[in-house]
Amino acid sequence: MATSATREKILDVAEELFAHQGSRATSLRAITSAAGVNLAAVNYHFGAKEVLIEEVISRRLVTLNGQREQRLLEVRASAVAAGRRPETAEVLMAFVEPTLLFPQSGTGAGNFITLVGRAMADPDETARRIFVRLMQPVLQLFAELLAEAQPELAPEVLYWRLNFVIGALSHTMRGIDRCPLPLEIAVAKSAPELVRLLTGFLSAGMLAAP
Amino acid sequence: MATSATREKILDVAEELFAHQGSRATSLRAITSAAGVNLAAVNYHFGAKEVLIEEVISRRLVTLNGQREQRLLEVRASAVAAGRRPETAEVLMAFVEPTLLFPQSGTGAGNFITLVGRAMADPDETARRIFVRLMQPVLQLFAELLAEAQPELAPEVLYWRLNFVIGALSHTMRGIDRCPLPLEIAVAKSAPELVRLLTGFLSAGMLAAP
DNA sequence: TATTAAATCGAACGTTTGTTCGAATGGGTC
DNA sequence: GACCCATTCGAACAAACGTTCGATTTAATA
Repeated sequence: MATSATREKILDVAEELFAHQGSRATSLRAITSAAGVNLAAVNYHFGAKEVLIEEVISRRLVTLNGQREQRLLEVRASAVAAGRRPETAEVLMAFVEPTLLFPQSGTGAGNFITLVGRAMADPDETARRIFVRLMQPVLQLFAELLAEAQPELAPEVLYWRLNFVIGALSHTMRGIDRCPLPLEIAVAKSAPELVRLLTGFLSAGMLAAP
Repeated sequence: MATSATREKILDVAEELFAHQGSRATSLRAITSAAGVNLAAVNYHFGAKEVLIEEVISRRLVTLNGQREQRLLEVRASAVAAGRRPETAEVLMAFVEPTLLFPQSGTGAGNFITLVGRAMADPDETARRIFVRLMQPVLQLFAELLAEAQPELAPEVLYWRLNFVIGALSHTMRGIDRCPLPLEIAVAKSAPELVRLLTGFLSAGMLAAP
């Protein structure tokens, strides 16, 4: 019962529409008509629109955060095994790479990354509350590892640099399917190339003299 | 006629509510009741909600972009006068400093910075279309000066690094009144200190080996 | 085939939304 | 004091929203 064809179709269509118009601007009628199901199906399968939003986010975010956590713990483990500190570059890579490569993990996964990139800046409490709650643990681990990589960095400097990292990453996530800035020099890049560009940029920023 | 007390009050209240809930989630009734004016006053003074949104954004953004453009042109002029290339750090400073110090320019200016930081990530076409149109010229100049500072950088690398800069800056703008990430190490910083932290981070990122 | 529970459907509910309109109000000018 | 134009006001409009409900269909079980 947890998985029905109608239920899955609603989730897929909602994910796509939420990604491109936001959850608030997307009506249940737009979702159900695009999915070819009855309007009442949403409330039958989910109970309320807010629950649907939560399920769209958590459905894939749990997987993504699992990948990020595993990569981060691997970085920590190999550093401990070698009796050294984790390197800033590999910590960043462990968080960024699963994120930007996630769109290749399946149909609709690209929409999800756009959606998450926007949830971080969403003024709507509904979406952001759900999102923050799911992100908190892995974000905490990410912050800890960055601190272990640069123990000499003052906590407040680390905090703000972490914000700059999250800002650059989320902006990249939002524009992963279309160029985020409308400039003449706009050029699309492959996902692996983007990973290299972004982690290089962020590593240099994190390692800058404070 | 261009400035009436009612008109200004509507703009101020709308700016505050838009900043904290988004323009789409803010109803005209919420604005007019908070402003203590009649509901019909909005359509009398602005014609439509979309025009009000546009006016809220453009009212201060024209000023802010003027400051940014002046600073950028000064950087270029002094570089030309000295027969050298502009430095990446001073180009970044010319764009970032007016932005993050703008909240001190008057009552409500802080709300505006939050608002603009969100407009950049807004899925709603209305707000983003207005915003992009107003930002395009100064963004173009910003990109040109960064290219002049690092002529050896490949255009596509420059483009994406510019996106990372905009992402980090807009995320900082969104969280300027409250800590953006809910972490234990969260610490507030004064605006000038934030400017120094951000430009230091971004300079290192821009100057990283490609 | 008869029974039963899950699933789908059409239709309506009450709110809230942006917008419109004619009447009422307000000073400033002849 | 009479007139006038800008402004304000109360009231209503149609449309769109999330949600609810009873009837109907579907599919599996006995």
